[in-house]
Amino acid sequence: MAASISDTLLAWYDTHARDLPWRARPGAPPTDPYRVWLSEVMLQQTTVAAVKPYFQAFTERWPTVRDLAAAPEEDVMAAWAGLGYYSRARNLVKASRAVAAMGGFPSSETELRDLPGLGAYTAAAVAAIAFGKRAVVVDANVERVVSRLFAIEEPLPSSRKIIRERTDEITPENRAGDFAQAMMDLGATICTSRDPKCLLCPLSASCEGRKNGDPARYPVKAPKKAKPVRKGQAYWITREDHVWLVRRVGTGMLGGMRALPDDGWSAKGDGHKNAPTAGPWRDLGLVRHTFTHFALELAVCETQATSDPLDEGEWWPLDRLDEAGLPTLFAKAARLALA
DNA sequence: TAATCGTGGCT
DNA sequence: TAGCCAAGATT
Repeated sequence: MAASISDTLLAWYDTHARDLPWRARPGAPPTDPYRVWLSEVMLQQTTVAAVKPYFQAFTERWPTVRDLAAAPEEDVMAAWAGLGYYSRARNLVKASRAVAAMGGFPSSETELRDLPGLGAYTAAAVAAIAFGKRAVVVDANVERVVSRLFAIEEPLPSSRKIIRERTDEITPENRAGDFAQAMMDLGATICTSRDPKCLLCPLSASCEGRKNGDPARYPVKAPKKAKPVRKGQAYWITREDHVWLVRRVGTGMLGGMRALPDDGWSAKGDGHKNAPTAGPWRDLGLVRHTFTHFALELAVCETQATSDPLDEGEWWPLDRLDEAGLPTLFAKAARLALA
């Protein structure tokens, strides 16, 4: 009988696993759940290259989940600045405090799933990788690999159910964590979105997509919606080598992050609010920034203030602006102002 | 179910 | 270069 898909893939993983900072060697004892959890949250919709320096900085500054739980939320938000999807940072703080209160991470998938910021993927990944549990781990890599392996014609996202069933069928009882990481490594290095390296693939012999002749057309995807372009204004208000920064409220766009005052632009429409101080204003130029679901043209203007603006905020020293934790949009605006 | 929520790298 | 894409979660 031919070796199973999982046996073949695990054998490949034993010699081809990527060496990543948050990962134990194949077959080695499971690594610290804190590091697994932290890396998995950082890696949500985010590339390995982007995560590495943040993972390094976080684990150096907060070596354990208790250290992170004791940190002021604003410190964590500022440390997350630039990585995107800031609800992850807010949930990271909440989850770390819940875990610290429990005395450590729960080991079951269902209990992990109850922590803020852990959805189906992350709960399964932590249970499998950190605790050695059998769990069905489905991320975008697995979706692509499985769609090709079984030549699934149903388009994403409606194909998720069948993809999950197929993944369940090929997930082994033992080494489910290594299997998950092997699938992700395969997707990241061999079974890539464009130009898959089928000649190097350990699973090519059993790949229905390859037998069909065009594996790259999987996974089939539903067409995407067009992105609207919104216009907004940001205000660079200085006074004696300081700039006026605000903190964005709530759970919406860039929620909880430090920012320049703006005119209330959003995904729904252009900005409309009045400037936070009287002018005179001088135009500094335009910042173009594309979010997931819309593009923004942010005009930046400056003035020198003689008193505090109306909005709540703080005077931030210009020579420590890199410590303010501005999201990339406003970091671009600041760069324009300081150019 | 579908919309919301960032950013940087790649082609 | 303009679009595509990445270890998704939440509502």
